[in-house]
This record gives sequence, C-alpha cells and structure tokens, in this order.
Amino acid sequence: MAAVDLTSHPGHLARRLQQAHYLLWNTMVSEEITSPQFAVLNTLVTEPGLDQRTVGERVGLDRSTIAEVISRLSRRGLLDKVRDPQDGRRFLLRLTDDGARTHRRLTVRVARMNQVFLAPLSAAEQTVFLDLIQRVADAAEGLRNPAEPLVTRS
Amino acid sequence: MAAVDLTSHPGHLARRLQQAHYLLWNTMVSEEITSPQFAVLNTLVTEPGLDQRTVGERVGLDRSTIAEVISRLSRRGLLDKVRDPQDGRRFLLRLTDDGARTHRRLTVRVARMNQVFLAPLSAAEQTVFLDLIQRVADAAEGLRNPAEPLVTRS
DNA sequence: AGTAAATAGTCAGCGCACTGATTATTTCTG
DNA sequence: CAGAAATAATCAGTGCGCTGACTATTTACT
Repeated sequence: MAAVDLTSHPGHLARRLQQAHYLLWNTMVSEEITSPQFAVLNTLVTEPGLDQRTVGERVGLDRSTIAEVISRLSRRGLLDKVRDPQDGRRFLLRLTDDGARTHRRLTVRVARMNQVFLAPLSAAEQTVFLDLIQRVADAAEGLRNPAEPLVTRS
Repeated sequence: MAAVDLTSHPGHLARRLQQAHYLLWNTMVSEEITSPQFAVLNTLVTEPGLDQRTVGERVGLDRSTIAEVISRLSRRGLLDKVRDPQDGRRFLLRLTDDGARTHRRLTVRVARMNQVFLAPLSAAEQTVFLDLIQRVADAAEGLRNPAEPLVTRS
C-alpha cells in the first residue's frame, strides 16, 4: 500500500525525458555519433587545444566518462590527442578535418531535432522549459562543490 | 567555427538534469537502491503479480534493461520471481517483506529529496516544470509507436 | 634540492539503456 | 491438429555515467 505517483517525481521524468531524447537523436541525427560525443566535438570547435579534463567540465562529464568518449572519437579519427609539451600530464585535443566536417554536418540535423523535440510546447513554453531545467540542474550541481571551501582549521 | 550553445539544447539539459538527480539521490536517498529500482518496487506495491514486461512498461524500461534491474532486486531478496502457471513464458513478480519494508523506508526520503531538487523553483514553477517535462517526454514516446499501424498493402 | 601535495589520466567495477539475435512457450490459422 | 505468427525472456554487444584505487607528472614548501 501507499505507493507513490511517479509522474510527480522530477527524477523519474528526467529519466524519461532523456530516453525520449535518445530515441529522437538516433532517428533524426545520427546512429554513429551520440549526443555527448557531439557535445565534445562542439566544444573543440570553439576551443581547440583544450585538455581532456576541461572538455569534460564544459560538457558535464566526469574524468572517467570523458576519457571513454574521447577514446571513441579518437579511434574513429575525429580528433587528435597530443601530449602537452608544457605539461606532461595533459593531452591536448583538437578536431581533425573529418571531425570538423562531421560537426558541421550534424549541426543542421541537431537543430531540426530540437524543433521536433520541443514542438509540443508553445514558443513561450519552450523558453520557460529551458530556463527551468537549467536552474534546477545548476542548483543541484552547486550542492556538489560547496561554495564554502572547508577551512583548514588549526 | 559556428559552434552551438548547448544551454539551448533540451537534450543536453536533460542529461545534466538527470546527472544532478542521480547525485542528489545518492546522497539523500540511498546508495544501494537506485531510482529505477525504486520505481520497480513502487509499481509492485500497487500491482503485485505483474510480469516483467509490464513492469518495464510501467516504469519506462525496455525488456533488456528491466531484466537486469529485476535480476539485481531479486538477487538481493527484495522481490520474488515465479513462473506463471497459466503462461509458461511469463514470470510473476511480487515484493518480499524485505522489499516492501525497503520501499516504505525510502518513500519518505524520496519525498524529501524531491523537495530539495525542486527547491530553486517557486511552487507555481514546480507545477509548470513537471507538466512541461511530461508533455515533451510523452510526445517523443508517441513518435516511437506510430498511432497509424502500417497497412499491409497488396 | 628533496619531499609532499596537487593534478591529469587510466583502470576495475557497478549500474542504466538500447538494438539485434536467439530460445521457449503460447496462440492463431488453415 | 500441424505449421506459422506472436509473445516473454535471455544473451551478446555497445555506449553513457559514477566511484575508488592507482600511476605519472608537476608544483609547492621547506
């Protein structure tokens, strides 16, 4: 007894939303390049030469996940990984011609897909929708790294 | 050149939203039971004796994924799997006492977590938020199984 | 200069999520 | 009633996402 209505649970809805997006992406954008992979390509278009960790930060992926995504992109020849001569820990990343071409090609389709995805909402609702999601996500991420950096006492 | 602003991409925001939720769940609800697992328990509270496929449909998981989730829950003794005597293909699922207890215990924490998750929004915004997500997710899912079942021509 | 702390990346392990192929059972149909 | 179609579940394969442990390099502090 006393079960809960999942349709009022933002987490459950968030999962369903992402699944819906995944489905649409696969049919309307690409079956090879995934949405996180596109996000990485997109970041490197404006900021070539970033290191792996920073790219992860830009697109919201932790160090392990970004490593896998990048390794797949690199294996397919969409980006290059070079040791930073200034700092031997880092790898500097930049798109290959093929990577840049792929990004250009997908950009149009992504825009079309976003339109279809948001089509059930009016223009005004779409704006509100994006704003609300962003505020909730930002706030929750804020809880992770406390603004108050612990004071090293003593 | 010509990179895109990901903050205007609903898919990217959906992913970040889910990550934020995952983080909050882990810290405020449970490190053992995940959100999809809770959804399964919750479904079986009101509808004991469902088969695997139907549970998957209720919580929005495909046949493969629901199989794994259920196998984990069953391995931990939170639910029982019995062959349907009426239909030898099906497994009937119902919570064990431990499973029901776990569901009860987590329900309170989930409610608290939802509050924190939605806290950055006003009460009115929260209502809008849930409504908008649901409409977008429902619409995209609708695209999957076309209302018009293809006519077998000839 | 020499050790300690911080940082970048890798690796192992777990869990969610999907597709396509396979197996077992049931149902439909001729 | 026999063969075909449908259905429930499993399995293999790929990819995202996280944590905790580890390695290598750099930076900071005596």
